[in-house]
Amino acid sequence: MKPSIPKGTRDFSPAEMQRRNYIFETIKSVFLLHGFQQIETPAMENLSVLEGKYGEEGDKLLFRILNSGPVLEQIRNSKSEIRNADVTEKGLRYDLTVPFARYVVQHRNEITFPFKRFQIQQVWRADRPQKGRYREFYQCDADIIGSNSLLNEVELIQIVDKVFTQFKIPVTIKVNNRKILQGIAELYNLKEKFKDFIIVLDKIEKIGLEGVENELKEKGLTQINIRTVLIRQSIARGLKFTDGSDMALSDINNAFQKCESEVGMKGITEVVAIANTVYETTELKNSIEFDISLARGLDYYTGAIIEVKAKDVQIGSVCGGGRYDDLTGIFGLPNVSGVGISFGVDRIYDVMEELKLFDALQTEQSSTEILFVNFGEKEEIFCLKLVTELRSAGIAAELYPDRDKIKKQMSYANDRKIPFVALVGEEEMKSGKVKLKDMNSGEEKLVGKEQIAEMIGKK
RNA sequence: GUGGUUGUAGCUCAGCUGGUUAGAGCAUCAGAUUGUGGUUCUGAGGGUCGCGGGUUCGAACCCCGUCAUCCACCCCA
Repeated sequence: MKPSIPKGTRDFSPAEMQRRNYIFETIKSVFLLHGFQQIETPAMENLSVLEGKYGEEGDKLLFRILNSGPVLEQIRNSKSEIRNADVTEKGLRYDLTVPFARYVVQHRNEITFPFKRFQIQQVWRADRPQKGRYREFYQCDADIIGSNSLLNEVELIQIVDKVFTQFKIPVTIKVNNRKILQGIAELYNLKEKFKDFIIVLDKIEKIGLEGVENELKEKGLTQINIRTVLIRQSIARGLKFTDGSDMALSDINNAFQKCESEVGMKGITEVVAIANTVYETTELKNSIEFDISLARGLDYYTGAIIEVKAKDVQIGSVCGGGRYDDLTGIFGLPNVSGVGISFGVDRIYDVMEELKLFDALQTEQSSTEILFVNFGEKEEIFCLKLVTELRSAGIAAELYPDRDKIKKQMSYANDRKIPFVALVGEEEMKSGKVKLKDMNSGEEKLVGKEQIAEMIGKK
C-alpha cells in the first residue's frame, strides 16, 4: 500500500515547523502584548452550532463527521428512511469565531466582559484545494466581545499592522462596513436580497460597476430607481480611497442622506471615526484602504469588515475579520457585540516563502548545541554524566544513542547542524579532558569539562 | 459543483515520428579513510512507467475509462 494523506492536508517536517512556529510565536506575542487571553475549543462541534452561520456556501463546505458505533450498522441494515441526523450530528470546526460565540454563551458567568480572547487552532473546510487553499489550516484569532466601542476596531488594525510589519510582509489593510453595504442595498431596493447583493458587489473589481448592475438585473435583483442614479455616481467615485481622504466617503454619505438611509449614514460615521482615531493615534507602517466592494462572505458580520492582502503576491487574503452584533444571540445570549480578526498562518507562510523572507531567519539550526560521540559502554556512562551536567546548566546537549561508527555519528551531527561535537574516548577519560570539535571551523581542542560551556559561547 | 494541467526511482526531471536490457542529477548505502562530518573519488541498491482496459508484431509514448495532483472559476485564511 502506498501511504498518502487526505486531499488538501500536509505534513510539516522539522524545518517547516521551525518556520511555522516563528509565525505562531510572533502573532501570539502581539496578542499577548495587547492583553488577549488564550482559549481552545474542540476540533468538532455539534452541527447545530455550525450550520447556518456561514452562508449557503459555508454549509456545503462543512466537514461532517459520521456517527460511529452501532448506528452505522443500523443505518446500513435499515430499510426505513434515513434521516440526516441519524448519520451525522457533529462537524469539524469551520472557523474559530462561531465556536467562540458558543463558548462565550456557555461560559458567560465565568467571563468578565469585555472579553479579549485569542485562539490558535486548525479549522477544516471541504473546499477544493488550490494555491493557498487547504482543507486543513490554522487560524490565529483575536476577538473582543462584549464591547461596542470602535476603539476595538482601532486596536485590531494596530495589531494587523504590527504583525505584518514584524513579518516584513507589505500589505494593504482593506476596510469597509456592512452598514454601508446595507445602505447601498436599500438604495437599490435590495434590502431583502442583501446576501445575493453583496456577493455580486464583491466582483466589482473584476467586472466594474456596470457589470455588477448588469448581473443584478440578470438575476432580477434590481428595480430601476431614481435613487440608483445617485448612488451609482457615488460608488463609482468612491470605490477606493487611501490614507484619510474622506472625499469619496462624504460623497456616498450625501447619497445616503438624500435617500434617508440611516444604516448607510451610520456606516459612514463608523468608518470615518475608526479611520480618524487610527490616524490620530497610530503611525501605521502599512496602508489602509477603504474599499466599498469589500463584502466578505460570512453571514454574521454586521459592522466594520477588514481584509488584509499581501502586496505583490497573489494568494487571496492573509487575514480577515469584522464586527458581529448578534452572533451569540443564536445561542441564547442577545445584545452582545464583538469584533475580531483572523490570521491565516498557512498563507502567511506561503507569502513569506515567495518573498524569500525566511532566508534572513536562522531557522535551519538544530536546538542541540553539543553532541557527544558514543565510543562504547564505559564512555557512554562518562558522557551521559557530562550531558546531564550541561543540561542543568541550560545547554542543549545530547549523547548519540548507538555505538555506531564515528563517521556515521559525525554525519549525524553535521546533518542536524549541531555546532559542536565532543569526542571522549579512553585517552580523554584518563586525562579527564574532552576533545571538543567546532563543526564550522573543524578546529579541535582538548578542554576540561568545566570549560565546555565557555568554549561553545555560553558564558 | 464546472473547466483545464500533470502523473516515469525516496525527490526533481529526461525519454526522438510507438522498436530490444527505461536514463540523469540529488538523496540513500558501502568502500577509499579500523578516532572524525561537511569537499572529492569508486561502487551498489532502488522503477507493476498512477491504475484498468483497448489498438498494434511491439506501448512509458496512441485511444477510452478511472483515480490522484496542481491550477482557474465559485467562495475563502
